[in-house]
Amino acid sequence: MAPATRYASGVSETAASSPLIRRIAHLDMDAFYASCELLRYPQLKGLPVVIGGGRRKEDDLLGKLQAAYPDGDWTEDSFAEKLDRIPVEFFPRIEGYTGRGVITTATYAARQFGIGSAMGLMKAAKLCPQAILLPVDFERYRHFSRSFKSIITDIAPVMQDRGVDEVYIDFTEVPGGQREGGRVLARLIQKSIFDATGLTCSIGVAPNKLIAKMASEFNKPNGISIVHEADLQSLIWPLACRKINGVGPKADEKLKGFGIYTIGELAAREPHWLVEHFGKSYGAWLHEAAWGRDDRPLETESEPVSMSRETTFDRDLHAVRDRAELGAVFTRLCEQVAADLKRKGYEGRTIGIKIRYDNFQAVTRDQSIDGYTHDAQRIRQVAGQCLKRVDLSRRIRLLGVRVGTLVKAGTAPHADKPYIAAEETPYEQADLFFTDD
DNA sequence: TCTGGGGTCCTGGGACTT
DNA sequence: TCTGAAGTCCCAGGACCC
Repeated sequence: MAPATRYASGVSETAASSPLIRRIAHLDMDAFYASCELLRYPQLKGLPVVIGGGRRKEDDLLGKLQAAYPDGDWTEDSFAEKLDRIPVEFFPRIEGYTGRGVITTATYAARQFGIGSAMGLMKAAKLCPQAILLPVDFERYRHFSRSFKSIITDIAPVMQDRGVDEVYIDFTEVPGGQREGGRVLARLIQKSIFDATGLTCSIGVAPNKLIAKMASEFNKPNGISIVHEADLQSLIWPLACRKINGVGPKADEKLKGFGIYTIGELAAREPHWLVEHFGKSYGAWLHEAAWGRDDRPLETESEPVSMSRETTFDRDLHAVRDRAELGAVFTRLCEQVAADLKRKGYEGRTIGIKIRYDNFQAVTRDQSIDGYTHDAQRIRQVAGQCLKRVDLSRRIRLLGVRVGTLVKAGTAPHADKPYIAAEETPYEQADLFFTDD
């Protein structure tokens, strides 16, 4: 008999004698942003809380506390340690919110009022005016994200990052990864994350990423779901097509138009019929997805393709009448993208802009240049040329700047040619906001 | 009541090259 | 020199994701 081996994970296992079965886990943190907030404001547990929106300086908690308790000890230094003692009534309510923000996430208590992600804050204010509104704190969420991912890779090193709050993990060759279909290892990871951070997560384990992703939603929150190949018809086929990662609202509507509501109904369609109606690539993929087939490997390393910054204005702006404001924002966006590129060590050669008009129609323009850059001025120059190719007589809701075709800084040959501006278009834009005067 | 920000990937058309 | 086919690159837009 092979000797038992004890691993760093704490799971002991005898040397495997049967062939390994591919086991892929999808781990999804439960209400991640909201949970991170509740860790520092435990007094808000059970209350409707929404996270989102932008600036609300008038609701600055520290300022309010200092005003209410002028003799208290609410100094900036001691503030961070006393967050859990801030009385609930001091937290800003969503009532009367005016602005364009949307909700990033909401606690389960808030969801009971019909509030959900991506909903406009003004609508949420009507549904549940007493809800507490917290601004997003990405730095904090990134901190917890790094923590839980490092716990996972200590146990199971083959992990694919899939955003701030979810990952894929290859259980196949990890000790415990085969036991009970992966449940033993999933339980260990769940417990390790909770012990270290106080956060819960849900895990689905399946033969591939596609099914694992669906499985992680079966038992939320704090659940584990195990799906085997043989479970396809009983567990996957009854689900709505929209549950497939890659079927969005548009494809779902189209499928419904053909009377296809469930994954099982999708699986029943002939591949050639799907190709005929959804295109060669997407149609073929729909067929494979419905049959639970997905052999994509985990991608443990990835390079960014583009970096961008964009902003939505409090009110729609006009290129001529709001020239100064737009010009300043445009410059700032270019500087921010340049700073992002430098900080992360990249340069790009495709520079572009994005505009959303007041009717929500979006247009993009981009231009590739000789050589690579992360210089704010150069980005602004080229992005300015792109702006000349769009209609600037209409009011603008959003402005964005993007740099793509990235390479690691210092690895690309730089063109020594001086920058030459493209020819002016006939459109008379001399007085518009992006001109370099 | 409209609908954020930061991404990836795919498709299709047009220009260009061979 | 002209024409057409095929391949590639660039660009714009759209769908989708977290």
